[in-house]
Amino acid sequence: PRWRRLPEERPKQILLSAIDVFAEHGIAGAKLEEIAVRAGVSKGTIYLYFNSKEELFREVVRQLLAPSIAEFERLMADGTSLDQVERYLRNAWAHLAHSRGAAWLRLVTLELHKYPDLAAFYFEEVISKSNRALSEVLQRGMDRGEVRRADPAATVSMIKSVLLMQVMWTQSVHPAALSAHFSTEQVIDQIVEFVLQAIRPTAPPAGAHQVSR
Amino acid sequence: PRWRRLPEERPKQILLSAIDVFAEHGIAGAKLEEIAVRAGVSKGTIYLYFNSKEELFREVVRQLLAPSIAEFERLMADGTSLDQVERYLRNAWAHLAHSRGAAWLRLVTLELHKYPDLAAFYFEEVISKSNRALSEVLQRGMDRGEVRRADPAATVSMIKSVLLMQVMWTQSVHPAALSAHFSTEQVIDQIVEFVLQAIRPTAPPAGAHQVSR
Amino acid sequence: PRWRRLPEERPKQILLSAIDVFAEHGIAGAKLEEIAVRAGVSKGTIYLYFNSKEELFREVVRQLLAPSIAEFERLMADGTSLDQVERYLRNAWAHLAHSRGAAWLRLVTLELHKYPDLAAFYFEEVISKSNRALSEVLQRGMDRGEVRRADPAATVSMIKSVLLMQVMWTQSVHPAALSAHFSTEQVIDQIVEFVLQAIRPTAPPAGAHQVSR
Amino acid sequence: PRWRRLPEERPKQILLSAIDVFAEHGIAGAKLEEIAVRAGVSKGTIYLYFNSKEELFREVVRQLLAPSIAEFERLMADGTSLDQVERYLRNAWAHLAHSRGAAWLRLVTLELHKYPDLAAFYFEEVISKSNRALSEVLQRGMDRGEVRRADPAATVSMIKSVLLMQVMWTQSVHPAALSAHFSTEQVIDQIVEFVLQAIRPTAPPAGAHQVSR
DNA sequence: CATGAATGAGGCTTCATTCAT
DNA sequence: CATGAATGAAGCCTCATTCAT
Repeated sequence: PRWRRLPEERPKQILLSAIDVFAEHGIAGAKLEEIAVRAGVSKGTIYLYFNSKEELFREVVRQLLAPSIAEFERLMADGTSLDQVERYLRNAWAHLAHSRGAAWLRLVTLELHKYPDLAAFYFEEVISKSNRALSEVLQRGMDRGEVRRADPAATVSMIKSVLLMQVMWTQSVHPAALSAHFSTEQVIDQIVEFVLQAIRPTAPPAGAHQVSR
Repeated sequence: PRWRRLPEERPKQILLSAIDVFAEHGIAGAKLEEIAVRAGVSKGTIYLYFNSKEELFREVVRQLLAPSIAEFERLMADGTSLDQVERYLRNAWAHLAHSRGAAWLRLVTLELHKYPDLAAFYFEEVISKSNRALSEVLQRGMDRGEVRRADPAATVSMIKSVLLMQVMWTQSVHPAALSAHFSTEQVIDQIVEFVLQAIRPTAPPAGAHQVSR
Repeated sequence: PRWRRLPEERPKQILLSAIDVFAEHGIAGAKLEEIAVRAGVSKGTIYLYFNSKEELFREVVRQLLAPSIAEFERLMADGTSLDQVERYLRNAWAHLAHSRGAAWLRLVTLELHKYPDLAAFYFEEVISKSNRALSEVLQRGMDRGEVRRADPAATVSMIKSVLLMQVMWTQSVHPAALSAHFSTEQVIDQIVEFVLQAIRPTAPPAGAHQVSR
Repeated sequence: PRWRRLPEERPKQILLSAIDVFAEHGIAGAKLEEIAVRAGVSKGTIYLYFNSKEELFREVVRQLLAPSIAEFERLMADGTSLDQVERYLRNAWAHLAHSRGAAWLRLVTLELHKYPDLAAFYFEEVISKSNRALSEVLQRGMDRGEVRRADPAATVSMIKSVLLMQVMWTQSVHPAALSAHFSTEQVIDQIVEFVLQAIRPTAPPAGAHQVSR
């Protein structure tokens, strides 16, 4: 049979293979032929659903990346702030460790700036929402003395640096490379340890916490 | 011979404009025409020194990136380990803050994996050397009780994550984005603070070495 | 079989919208999609009745253009030859002024020569019949002294030149163009006047036949 | 030798082959490959001088058609108005009979309307100038009694209809077609005779002229 | 050495045609 | 019968590469 009718599925198949190919080769380097083959369709079929390569990229961002991220931002429920941060990190890691985490990171980090309107959309709709949520957690932690005082926005930026760079390195960089021989589980443990240490108060705050030692 | 007349000026000009254009558009998206114009030569001239676009990219990595990095890795002379790490961070930041820091980071992150031999060369010659040096500093710091005990390789990876991601965000991402409104000086101060906190021993180093968890 | 279900409505609708689209964009520029939409059917339906785009064009010529022209060629009944010519002009004008006159003129003028067999068919079946009829009228007029002596075939060609070019200009050329500000009625009056003057004997027909120059 | 340096010649070669191919196939049907081959260059070369197929068509109109026509509009020097008109007709015919006369007529008649700005340019710069000149000749002829009274603009339109349609038929239509078996010289004689008869005064103007009989 | 006109392979895109539903 | 999703050949266009000057 030449094709089966999956009218609702087709565009999604294409988007999914597109994100991979875009991530692997960049926008200019991606070939529609390859996207088509991976999606199990022919070149022409892509144009039934997307007007152009650029349009396809835009929809990848709009339909795949944005929702994907919104997903792991509602999770820092309760417990101390440190618990919440840890939960955020582990959750995000799990989410990104699944397929395509490094893929979209590469896309966003490396190609998005060529499309200012998309970049604006992405940063407003996705990044700043996420940052705000995490900032508030940190701010509350500082107010309660659970988190070392520092600019919350800056701290969020540092935390995300560690998390995202590790995702990229762990998933996609030349295997013989950097943090070499750690398993995925080890890496997230190391991230959590590093980040929590970084935001923990320096001296035991007067009374309560830090007694554990 | 891969290129002729190395000691002269022309090839260097071409390499310098090449790194910019490669960084801005990726390898596939970079146009030799643009590289030529920025270098102030004609398209044909590039082929007097480099056999092909890929060859040009290889030489960018070999001649520009590698030496550039070697440069800021010999610097953590003396003082406590924390001092050395801080000096490393500030030095690297200054170095990368100069023109092409984010540029080569993008290149390395996005495109290098397509050239396994180059990637191997790069990671062995450049990255692992640097990592080894920093690891030793941390190891010594742990031995002296100045640095919290943890896997040194993993810690190096974390430290570099923060540093490099901040370089990319600060220099090249959509301005209205992430760590928004901080000056370059503020950002490196925040990085230093974050990293030093993360690697500092939990207990004030005043007393004995910390008992491993 | 070239087409099925001729007597039904569908194929006729398709042909009618086809002539418009062909006329507007030429054969190469015409899109089956547009023809289908204008005919209120789907692309696939066209192939139930016509084997290909070229076949469709052939049927347009065969079924629409040819009969259309045959129609206004039986009309120069009686009266003087000049009367007959005038009636021919006015009748043809009225016929062509209707929707698709300029359309088929464009088609015939622009594209027909690419299909020699069609062109031959068209010229033999349609044009030369019409020409012969008009020639005979002129010939009779000359014999009766109502029409200036000249080669009838050539004269027919001149007459049709005026008529057809005016149809095209009036109906389809850029409005701000040539014979600018005349109404359809004015234009046919001008055509009639011009043509009748051109074929009228030089001397008033009152006296004897004009001596050939 | 792969190519010779005729930097000033190249664009003109391309334009000349373009007008032929455009005229033969229409804009949509014209293939750049064919234009290139006829111009003796490769596909890519066209893009050194023209940004796109449409741009190429625009330059054909701007650089070839417009000047070409301006050329045969300065010629109706002196003599009676009828002489002037005859000279205009013969001159235009000679000009158009040379290469590409029917070609540009097809283009103008059939494709120009798709580019309103071009059409406006063409009609203002080329057509209306020409029409005005001819109108003045006719007007003067009417004032002197050499030309039958009628709207000059309308008359110009009629005259051009005959001329241009005959050019198209003579040069390009299926040979076995219309005015069949006349030579080029015969056709222009027939045109002149037809047109002059059409614009000659009906009755001998009071005194002078028309004595010849 | 340097140039840049010329080339043509290769990618994006369109659209006539097919065919499972 | 009718549909319209799918196909892929073919055309436009780009740009790395070549080479006469």
